[in-house]
Amino acid sequence: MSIELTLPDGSPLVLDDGATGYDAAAAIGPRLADAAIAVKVDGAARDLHAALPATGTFEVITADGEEGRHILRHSAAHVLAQAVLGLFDGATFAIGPPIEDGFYYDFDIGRPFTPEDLEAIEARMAEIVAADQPFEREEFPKERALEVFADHPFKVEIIQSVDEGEGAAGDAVSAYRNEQFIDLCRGPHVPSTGRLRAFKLLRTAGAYWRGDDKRPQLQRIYGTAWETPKALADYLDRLEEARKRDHRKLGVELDLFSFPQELGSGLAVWHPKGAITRMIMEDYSTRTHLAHGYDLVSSPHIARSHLWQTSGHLDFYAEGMYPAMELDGGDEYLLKPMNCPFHILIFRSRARSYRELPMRMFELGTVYRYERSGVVHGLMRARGFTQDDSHMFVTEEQLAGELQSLLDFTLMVLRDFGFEDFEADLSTIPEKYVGDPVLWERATAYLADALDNAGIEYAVAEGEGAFYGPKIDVHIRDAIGRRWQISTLQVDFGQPENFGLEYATAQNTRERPVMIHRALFGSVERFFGVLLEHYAGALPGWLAPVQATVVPVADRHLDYAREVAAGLANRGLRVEVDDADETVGEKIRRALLAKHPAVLVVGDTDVDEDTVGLRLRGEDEERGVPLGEAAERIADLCAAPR
RNA sequence: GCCGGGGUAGCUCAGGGGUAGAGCAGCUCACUCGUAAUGAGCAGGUCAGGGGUUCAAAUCCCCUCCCCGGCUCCA
Repeated sequence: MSIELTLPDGSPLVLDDGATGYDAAAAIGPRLADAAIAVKVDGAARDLHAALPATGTFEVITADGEEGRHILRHSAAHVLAQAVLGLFDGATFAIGPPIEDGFYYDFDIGRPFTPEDLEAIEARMAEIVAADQPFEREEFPKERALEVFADHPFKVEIIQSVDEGEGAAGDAVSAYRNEQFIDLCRGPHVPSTGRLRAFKLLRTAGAYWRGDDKRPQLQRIYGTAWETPKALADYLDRLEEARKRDHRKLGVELDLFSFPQELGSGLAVWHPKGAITRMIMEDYSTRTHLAHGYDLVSSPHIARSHLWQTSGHLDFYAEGMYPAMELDGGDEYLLKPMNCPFHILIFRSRARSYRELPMRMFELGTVYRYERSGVVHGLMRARGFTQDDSHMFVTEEQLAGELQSLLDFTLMVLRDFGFEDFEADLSTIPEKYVGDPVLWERATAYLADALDNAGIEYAVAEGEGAFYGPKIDVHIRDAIGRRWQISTLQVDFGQPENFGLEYATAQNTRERPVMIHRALFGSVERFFGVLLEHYAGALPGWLAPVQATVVPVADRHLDYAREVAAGLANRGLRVEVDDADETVGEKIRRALLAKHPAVLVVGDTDVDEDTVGLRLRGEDEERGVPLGEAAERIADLCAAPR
């Protein structure tokens, strides 16, 4: 008997019976065997030193790919648990999966971990890695597993719930052992702890068992692990880069906005430099919507509870709303968490005809949501924010075409702000839903078509739709590879029902329109924050609060500097003259730190010859540039996309 | 909301029972300068807020607010 495997390139590989994945890798090449940490047969990952089946497609997993890192991190999580159980008497452990860029493990040691604990744990982990302990797979029946893990109630709970793929075949569960330490695990793992060449513990946090806030809170340790020390260092650099780009930090440094404690959590004030950019974004948004067939509407910030009752918000969203204010002898008013009910009332303000559809209403509507105190995060998650909110009312026949044009419009706008890399989630019908399932299915197919036509990669999130309709969430990737959920496109079969909306058809019958919600920036504040982080504060010229700084070399050049600035301002550019009592070097430094796209230096020769010294963002300085040419080039640099 | 860590000058941070500190920023003066920090001087504080312990609290204790990292949440 022999083993016959098929390699990824289709070629066969024949091995003696009993050969392991490692043998197979070695047969392909010694370098590959060294790099291998696990193998894949017929798509299923297996331990490197497990015996191979008789046939199958064969692939080697190395540590420098996503799957390899996944295994590496999972193994690192085991070593973390081994260290913690060894160091803390009575410690019990729960789950420890790999996650994006790292891993975590949840423990209960009867108290929180301290930073000193973390150092000790990391040191113990290093010892375990240095000892190069093998990971040994064991399989036993559930009953035996319950005995082995009798002291660890969370493990017992996991064993009792194992049946879908967590363990090995049938009634058996698998576990991995290194020395005294044993952990329940599906595997695979790296062959031995010595393969964990680069790891680091990052932080601790409280985490509920099984993510349920009614259940015990465990202490979680987060760590990261990489295939080489270099890859680890690169990752730590990326974290540092993200810290430098933090919009909350840039907001202070560039004097854009602040969150005064007196206002309360999650509420920002916009300083002049931030407000001007925000105004440009909002102005762009309004212009662009108007140019694409939307009608501008406007609505108040509060409404009677009756409205929120009809819309269903008081039933489904009450905990996200600020408490009611009692006015006018008993009438309750609530701050709006969403704009849709108002737009619906505009639709319903008179009889509508099919001739008016699709109706597209657009509003920069400021909403207030009572976010739980622990989730507020700068501009990204605030309690008051402005949505670029649209609601479309369409016939069923118009739905497909409307969804396509909405998605295309969305992508056009995101591209105007410099984003090119999109991914989407398509959320489908959940268990509890309203409306006609046939219509659901049709709408979901339209959304998928729209994504296909736009060439956007998407993942289907089965059952993740809201109860009132399927939706698309559009994500962007920023300059350092982070994914942000930005736009949503949401079909709504519920609200037209709640409000009894209808329109007159060509046959003079009455039909119910379908409603579509769409926020494009999502929230102006949040999108601003994402832009700031994406551009690390150096906003594109058209969005920059100050587009050019004019620096006079000496006081006698101040008049000329002001002339130059006035000329630029006449072209619609935002210009400052730095007349501070400082050296040229310092004034340039200040302009560069403030991320101004253009710096103009003017001295004696410039006054004589109507020129400037020009330094555009990312370029070297240039002397003696004629004033007109400089203005032209700055205007180009700062031109709005439309 | 929950777990943990924090809040000292505009910013970054030191000080941890005995009169509040530094650097940067700010202001004043001098310098008049050609591409990333000119020099000197001055001013700046209810140590987040409130209560308590103490002869004495920025420092120790309690409550509240706000921030940070997670969890949960984000119909």
